[in-house]
Amino acid sequence: MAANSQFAMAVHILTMLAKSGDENIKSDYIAGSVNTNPVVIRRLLGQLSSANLVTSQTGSSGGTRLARSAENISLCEIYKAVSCGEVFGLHAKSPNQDCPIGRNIEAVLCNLQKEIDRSVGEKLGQYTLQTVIEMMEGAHA
Amino acid sequence: MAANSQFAMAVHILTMLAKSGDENIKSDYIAGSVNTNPVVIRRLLGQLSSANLVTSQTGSSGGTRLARSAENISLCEIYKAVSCGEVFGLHAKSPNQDCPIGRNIEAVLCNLQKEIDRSVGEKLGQYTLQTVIEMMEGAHA
DNA sequence: TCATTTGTATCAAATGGTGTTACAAAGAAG
DNA sequence: CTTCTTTGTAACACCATTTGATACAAATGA
Repeated sequence: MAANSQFAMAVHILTMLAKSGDENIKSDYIAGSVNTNPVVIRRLLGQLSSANLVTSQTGSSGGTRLARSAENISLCEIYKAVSCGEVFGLHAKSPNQDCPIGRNIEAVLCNLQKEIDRSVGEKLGQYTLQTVIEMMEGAHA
Repeated sequence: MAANSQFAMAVHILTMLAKSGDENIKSDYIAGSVNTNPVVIRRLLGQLSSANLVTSQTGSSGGTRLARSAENISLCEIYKAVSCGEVFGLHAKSPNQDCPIGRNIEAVLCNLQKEIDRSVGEKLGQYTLQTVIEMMEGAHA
């Protein structure tokens, strides 16, 4: 599994937007901080926009800003907006249905997967974007 | 992230071994139930053996069996044995250190990552291989 | 009208999981 | 001691996914 860094980049992006208030921030500028290509940023912003976390405008004074205050954006929402989803994957190929274990293990693992994912969502839901900003500043900027 | 199915396969394998008691089970046989190549199974068994969850023997009556009873193998141990590890990845390329956010976001995300991973481990630790077997049989075999 | 910026399509490179063949080493059985 | 069986690994190809990059149409403001 290629270590997918979309959640990390999304939090980074949203933190920048939160600290910029009502200003429109350009993907080029964000890309400079995240240290990647502006298109990578715009792709992520597209997902965050679909999740109603940001709003964007085209044009000369365009850019992106938060759609809500940082206190009202939970890390769980960010996670769901960009992921990816599951903590662990199920069988790639369906197991042998002639084997009693092969026939029944999938359902058990599927339920377990749902429970773990739900638990991760709950844990992430305990934090907001504002929490992240406070943690950053607490650690001394 | 390519849905990595190693944990699912590992649980499948260990469930088979648990149901086989003190018998040596061959990778060929397991592969038939998981519906994959024996080498894929042996690779996973290698990881499970390093984690002291199974023991293997070469030779004509060789194979693999559990190193402990199913009650004493937690899903957390299995997860750690085969993974993969993190629920979400950190930045692929280090962010721009000249930016106050780029300079500080990594540490915050790293701590958050550790906490989420710990929480997943805790949740998985509530289950044992025996629990999985009971869930399978409870759902009617 | 023109410059700027987003939104997307498209492509290349790198990475990682999976499946496969091949074979050395260990061990049992005769 | 020889032979057969099985594990443990190396090596390779294939495929999917992530990341980075170029290109360009559409929207927007000056």
